[in-house]
Amino acid sequence: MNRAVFAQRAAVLKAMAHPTRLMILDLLRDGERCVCEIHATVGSDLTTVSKHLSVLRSAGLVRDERRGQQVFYTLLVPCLNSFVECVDAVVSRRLSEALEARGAILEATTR
Amino acid sequence: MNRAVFAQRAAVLKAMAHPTRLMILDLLRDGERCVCEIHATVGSDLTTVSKHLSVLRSAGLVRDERRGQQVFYTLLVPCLNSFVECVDAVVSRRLSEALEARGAILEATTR
DNA sequence: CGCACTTTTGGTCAAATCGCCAAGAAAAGC
DNA sequence: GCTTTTCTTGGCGATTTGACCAAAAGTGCG
Repeated sequence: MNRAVFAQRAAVLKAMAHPTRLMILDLLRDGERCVCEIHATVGSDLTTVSKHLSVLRSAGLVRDERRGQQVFYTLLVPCLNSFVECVDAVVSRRLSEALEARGAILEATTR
Repeated sequence: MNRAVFAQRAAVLKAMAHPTRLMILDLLRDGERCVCEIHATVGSDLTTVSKHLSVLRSAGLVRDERRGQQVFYTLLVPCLNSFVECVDAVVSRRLSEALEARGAILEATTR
């Protein structure tokens, strides 16, 4: 197992590891969107959105295409759905554990 | 779609987005390992490995269990394989594109 | 060309991350 | 109790990231 392989995987994951960028990827699942639409949806500053898109593009997760004044972004990750499912499995388990722990604390304190 | 959901997913991805941590997760696919084994495999400083493990644990990706002097870590992500496949698809496409681009440059310069 | 519109880039600064060192904590053996 | 082994934590400097502002770049229109 080469060390460079892990570095490359990490680079892709790092590009995804931001709430706004995940939101953008999720939005693009329904088809291409221009920057203005993405900006309107996610709500962040336009220049911030542009930089996030640049990160996603450098990572090879999206593609950009200029048409007139607008630039349209397209998702390049067909397996995003199963990906998110897997992450959500971790999230939900972590949440349920936290609830259990809080329940245990509650139980202990009210005893 | 709630903004908090994306933040939670991002937290998990962020925990994975490091070469060494990906290497650890990969190692744990074959079953639990004590810190000393992980340390020996990945090669980083022991305290660094310990902190990486702490990150993975906080994210809910692994579980730790003390047995005697040693602490064993176990993978908690059954879907890691498909996950990595998806990431590798992005990586390999990005690589092939880079090679194509380099080829085009070579072609142009040797013409 | 001048102007409006859309998007990107450069710069700055606070916050987070990373890797190492020193020190602490937990278990086992003498 | 003391030492050794195994692992974690605190702290420090160096690097990176993220968000905003100002400015620039690319496009279409009169």
